[in-house]
Amino acid sequence: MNRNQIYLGDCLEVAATFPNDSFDLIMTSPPYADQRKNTYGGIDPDNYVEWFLPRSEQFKRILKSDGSFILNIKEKAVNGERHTYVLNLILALRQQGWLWTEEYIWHKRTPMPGKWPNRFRDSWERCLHFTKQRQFKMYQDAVMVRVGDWKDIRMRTLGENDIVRHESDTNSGFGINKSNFAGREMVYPTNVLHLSGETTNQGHSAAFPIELPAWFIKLFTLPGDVVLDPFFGSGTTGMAALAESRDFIGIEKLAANVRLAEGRLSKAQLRFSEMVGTVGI
Amino acid sequence: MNRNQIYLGDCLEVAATFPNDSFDLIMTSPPYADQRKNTYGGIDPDNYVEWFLPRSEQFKRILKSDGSFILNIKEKAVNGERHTYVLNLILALRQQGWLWTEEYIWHKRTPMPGKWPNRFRDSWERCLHFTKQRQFKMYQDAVMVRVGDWKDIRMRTLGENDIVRHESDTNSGFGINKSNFAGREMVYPTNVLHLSGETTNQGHSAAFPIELPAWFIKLFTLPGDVVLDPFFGSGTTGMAALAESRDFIGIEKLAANVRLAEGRLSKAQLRFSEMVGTVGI
DNA sequence: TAGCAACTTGAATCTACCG
DNA sequence: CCGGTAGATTCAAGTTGCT
Repeated sequence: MNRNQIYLGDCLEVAATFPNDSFDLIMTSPPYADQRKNTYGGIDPDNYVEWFLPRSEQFKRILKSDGSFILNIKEKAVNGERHTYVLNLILALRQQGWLWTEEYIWHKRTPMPGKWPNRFRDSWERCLHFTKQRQFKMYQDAVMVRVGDWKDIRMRTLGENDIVRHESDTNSGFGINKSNFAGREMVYPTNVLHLSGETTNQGHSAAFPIELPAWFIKLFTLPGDVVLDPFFGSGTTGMAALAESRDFIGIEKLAANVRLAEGRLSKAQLRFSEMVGTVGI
Repeated sequence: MNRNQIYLGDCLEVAATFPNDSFDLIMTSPPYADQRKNTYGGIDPDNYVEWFLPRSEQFKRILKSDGSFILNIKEKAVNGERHTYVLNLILALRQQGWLWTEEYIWHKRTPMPGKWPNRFRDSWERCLHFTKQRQFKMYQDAVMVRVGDWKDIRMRTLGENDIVRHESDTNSGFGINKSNFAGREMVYPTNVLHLSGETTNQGHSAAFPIELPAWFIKLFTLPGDVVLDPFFGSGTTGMAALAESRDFIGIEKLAANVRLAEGRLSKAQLRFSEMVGTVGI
């Protein structure tokens, strides 16, 4: 098992080759249930839990006992109703021995368009936080945000039902110089994350914006720790890990995605090497 | 059964006296599960579903077939874990014949203070939307919001304790002509509501801001329709109904709350009568 | 070069229609 | 009648290109 490497294959089989207690954080966005079988990894909603459980069994084995497992997921609407497979998955994971420690909300600022007679556009997803034990590593100071400084507060496209506070330069820049914020008041965030969805950047699209894994990586790991994403996709979790000076390991089923991710990550590693100077990563 | 009246008693028994298909909307925030029995209606989390189901059976009977049932609820953390009684309640309500049509998120901007080693402050609650059939009344135009009108942004809502992270601080104006306030546009909201969590009333627990029931009342009823809140508390749902020219019916177990609500509502009715002029409500 | 305007595209979901 | 696909709807960012 090598750090900063992507393994090609189904995470059910690849993860089985990893030793126990290897990872500080497992952060992933599995393929969402989809009735259309032709898409990437489309799993029928009715079989989703059954498909997921053997994989999460491996995750539990290879996660350190004080590590965290973050699962970004959202149920689809089927026949006019929200499907219950995510609820059933939470219950099943507890049966498997996981603790359902918290449910964070990712509020997406750019949901998919559309209009229907029975619902509005869906602009939030669950980030379920599971742990193996009640006490686990959590570095709350690493994600504190600045308050005040009204000059920097930017608000756009706000309506009375969708009032959102925008705080500039809280954390967007990687390698930000925190000493610039000396004297500013820092407070802890809540369990609602307000991130814009990442749009297509030069052709490839990511399931979530890099800020999402970056936030949990900062919250639950220290520099040098190892983050696993067993559904690596285009490698956004790996990008975030490198940006935060953590190591990553990715597992991805589709060779095309592995090549895509390797391309993104090698460029990123080069960039960070240059930033640090002569010291490689 | 009289409109704009509060019934004293447990909704299990009071609702049983109401005729079928009487309400256009049932909007309520039931007593949350609580291990401490001394507070208002404290129900043990492990018995919550069993306690709720006979009541929701009545709700289903007295709700019109094209009506909606909005349940504002959030699970507590017990022994370091989120309790699963809300998940189990959703599953049980579906078993009872309800359709779980949508889950709205109420993002509270002023969550309860506090700090714990394993979680952040909880700043969101579920607003579960249940219906009796796939097709139901929904007046989306009634809750449209303006965009691009910076003048209407209410800065007073910004509080020091409310931190919303916003990553994309590119301030490019995506096609909006900021100098042209005349051409403001109305768009539909999403399924995330941003409302202040402050309660203007005192001396009781478990209250939501009036904007929360008002939003769902506008969305799912027309003026003159009837809204039921079977856990009336201090009567915020009734206040919202009156403000939106709907009728309400409240059921409340505690006599003190009934008196409190009657006081608030009679004053409100007077005020609205004056606003409308000589026409009473 | 800054600023605007036009264009493009999403982890969507419903209804209608076909075989 | 069931299952699958096509079409319509919708808006915030990023991208491109022009002045």
